[in-house]
Amino acid sequence: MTTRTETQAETGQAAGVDDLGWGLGALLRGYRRRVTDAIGDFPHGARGYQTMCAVVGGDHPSQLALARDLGIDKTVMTYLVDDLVEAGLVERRPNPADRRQRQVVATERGARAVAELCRRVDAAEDDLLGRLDGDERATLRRLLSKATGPAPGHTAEACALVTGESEEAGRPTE
Amino acid sequence: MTTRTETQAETGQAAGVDDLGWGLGALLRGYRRRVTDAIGDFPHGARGYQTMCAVVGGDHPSQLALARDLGIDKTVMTYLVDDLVEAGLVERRPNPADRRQRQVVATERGARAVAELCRRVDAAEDDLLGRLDGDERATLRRLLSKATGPAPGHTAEACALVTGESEEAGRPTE
DNA sequence: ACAAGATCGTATGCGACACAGACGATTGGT
DNA sequence: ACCAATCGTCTGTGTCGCATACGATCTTGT
Repeated sequence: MTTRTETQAETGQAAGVDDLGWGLGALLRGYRRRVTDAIGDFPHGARGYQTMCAVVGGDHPSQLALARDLGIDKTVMTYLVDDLVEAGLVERRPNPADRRQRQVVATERGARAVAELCRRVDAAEDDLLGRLDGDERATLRRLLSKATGPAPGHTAEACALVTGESEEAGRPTE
Repeated sequence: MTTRTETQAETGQAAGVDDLGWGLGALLRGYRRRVTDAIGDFPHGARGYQTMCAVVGGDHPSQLALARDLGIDKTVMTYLVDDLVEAGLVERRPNPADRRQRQVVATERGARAVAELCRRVDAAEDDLLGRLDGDERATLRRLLSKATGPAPGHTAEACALVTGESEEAGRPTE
């Protein structure tokens, strides 16, 4: 109920546009704005948070796999990871299986930061979907997941995984 | 059935991220790519098409209203409209009610172009939602519309409006 | 074993875009 | 008639996607 009117103000009322593209864009704009406000001065804003989520939640063998998963350019991923390393949130370690690849793993501090931000982002998502009831929110998430393809992994799951056993996130390989 | 595997290839399979933001981003990326491919060398790509849809479908009294509706910066809207004018697709006319505002109206040629592109974009959307059946697609559109707020106006409606009476789109005020 | 091609990470340049700030033109309130 | 606010435009800055290039490394063919 906090910022429910912002979506309407932001989108205006005359939306005689292509509804799928417009709806996706409008909802994503609202999402990014809320998440940006929620996480404060995290290294690269919403992108940095999403990257950290992917690092913690999924096992990506290389920076390139990470970039492709998030739809980020690989040249951007380079300095994005640079800044995350500088902030002490992740570490770059050469993949022993293929020394061309650099595996990105979260540090203890990074895992804790994600777990903390996860809660705020969940609240931001609830605010974003304020016009939908519980069933509708679940349906929307399910349809998005189905439309984009098989998406094994969840923020909620990654969150619980991190909060439950944070020391495992620090040493994934050995 | 044409490019159904692209979504999966683009998104990878390990999607252990924040599912709402990731799903919205992934779907919007697929949408933009397909629409960009579908419309060819339209002045500003998908943005130009969406702007034209808003010009034809909704009545926006000023460039600023147009920009806010689409989530575009007003300084970008300036040269975006410049290029649409140069391409002969729209006209800028001072709003008689408030001469600070410039009303953007579609030309005959612009209205026809939108009607033509509308069909291709519809096909692109169907391709994007290839994993969902008819009911699910309708539900997704409905939930998006409800979540973003009151969205009076549709591409389909604007399309029909344009194709049905294209000469009215050329002279909306008088 | 060696050469040729492919892949990954990084660096560089270019174009598009969001954002902030400023300015002239115009409007509305006092 | 003065003054604050709004709209459109211009300029500058920072971020990002995209293409290109290069070294390091892996893979494949011979």
